[in-house]
Amino acid sequence: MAKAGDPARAMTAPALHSLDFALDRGSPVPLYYQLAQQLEAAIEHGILAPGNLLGNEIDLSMRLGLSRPTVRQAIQSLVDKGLLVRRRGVGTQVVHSQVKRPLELSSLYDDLEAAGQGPTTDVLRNERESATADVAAALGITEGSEVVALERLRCTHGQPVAFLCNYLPANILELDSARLESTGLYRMMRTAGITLHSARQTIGARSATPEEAARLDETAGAALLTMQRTAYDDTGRPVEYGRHIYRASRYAFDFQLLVRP
Amino acid sequence: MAKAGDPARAMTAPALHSLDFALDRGSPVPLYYQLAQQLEAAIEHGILAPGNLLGNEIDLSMRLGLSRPTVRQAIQSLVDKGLLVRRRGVGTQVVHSQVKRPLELSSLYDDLEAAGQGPTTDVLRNERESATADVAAALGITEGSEVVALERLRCTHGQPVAFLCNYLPANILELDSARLESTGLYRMMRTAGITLHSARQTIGARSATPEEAARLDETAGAALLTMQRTAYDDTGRPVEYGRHIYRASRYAFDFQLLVRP
DNA sequence: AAGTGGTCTAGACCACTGA
DNA sequence: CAGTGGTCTAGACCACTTC
Repeated sequence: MAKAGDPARAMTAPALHSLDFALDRGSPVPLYYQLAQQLEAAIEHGILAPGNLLGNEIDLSMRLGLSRPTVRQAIQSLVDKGLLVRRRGVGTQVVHSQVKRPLELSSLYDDLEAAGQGPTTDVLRNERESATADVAAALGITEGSEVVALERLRCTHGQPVAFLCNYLPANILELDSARLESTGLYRMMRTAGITLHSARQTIGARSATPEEAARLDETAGAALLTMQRTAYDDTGRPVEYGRHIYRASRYAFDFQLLVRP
Repeated sequence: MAKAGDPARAMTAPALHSLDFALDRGSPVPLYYQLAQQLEAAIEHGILAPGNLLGNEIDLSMRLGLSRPTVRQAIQSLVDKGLLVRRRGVGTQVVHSQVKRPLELSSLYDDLEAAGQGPTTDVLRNERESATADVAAALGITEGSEVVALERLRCTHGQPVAFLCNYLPANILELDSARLESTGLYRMMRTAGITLHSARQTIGARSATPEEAARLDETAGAALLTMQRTAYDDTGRPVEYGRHIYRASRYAFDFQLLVRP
């Protein structure tokens, strides 16, 4: 019954005692954040292996010359990221599996760029119009208000991947077509000081109409992924509504979920 | 330019001053949690309207007879849920848009039940087998290890919605087919003391093969939504791997994302 | 019984925002 | 400038887990 090495027995990380955390009290970076970053790096580099116990918070705080709440704040941020698990009466240990992305409001442009696919964009349309009923409802504005309507075709390796149709409240952002072609919409919004905070998404599928097929270089009836998304800024105001269609043969959504305790 | 009521000016919630928060120090429920629940209820009932400022933390803590860190902990939990926004130098205010589900590891069964669709399940297969290479890789076990293979057909209103194929490490859970038909897999796991913590998902689409079409009462070539998911428990160990296909005409994924600051 | 994280307190100083 | 949240401290007691 006993297995080699008795992997069920969690050991306090031996490396932790000799790990030198360099905390700079003169830095504007908060102490708990400095500690969290260095713990995260230690986990990522395998210095703290999955299953390792972190050692109790009191010792750790004394050793680091920090108060316990500060150490707890650092640990808590990594628990929120899914890297550590706390167990009362047991200790804090490194999670067993590799966590990749904690979950993001994914930008197609960034996704493709991260995958080394060198995305390109054609802006097919970029003009102001009156909001139709469905767009107005999604953006929480009155029907007929002015919005910016955007239609883009995103490609990689010269092949279409997605057709993106977006609506933004007018005056929220200056949308230069040339810039839109060289970067993503979300990146432009960030640069303009709009910080995205949350989004409501619906992901579905359907068969391509002949028009859609022609646009995406697919055959009519091919399976398409569809996404509708309303994005909100940090005050909860809708700032963007999008209807996207993706060639299912060339794209899929990939993400990590964390369950709140 | 000025609009009626000047909605850009955030007011401290007038109701807050007369709101009586009932804190029970004898309760085993933490004080910060009691406060968070009552704040959330006040927001949900519109007593705290979107845009309302919460009043500063010092006053609030004195008024409630709590320390400031405790009040902060309550507020922070609602910020994490996306209900409140903090702004340094300004205050804490209620988010403008309605947040629905903060984001969950969605269970199809629960989703359908919540939608009042009265889901039913046919267990088509429930037996142990040796893990194939792809299943073993997804579950982080060695190829050939024993796993439980599960195939289920989920219906609403007598119509198929999804075909669910799942694999679990053997001995993790007793999977009674009768019980599986009357509830969801995730609910059974929770009952067995397995707390799901995170999951890695891929959502895509493709056209139905003739076999799939027959199984789901679709026509061959119809668009299907596909999902692959590996779920991890709170120590980060993989506990379930699933390959699901959904009739796109009857189901779509719907969820809320929060961006971490 | 010993050790762990969970909660809570009563202060303090700082950085940022807005008028 | 006054007011806000952001950070930090040095303690305390409790509930839970394990042995």
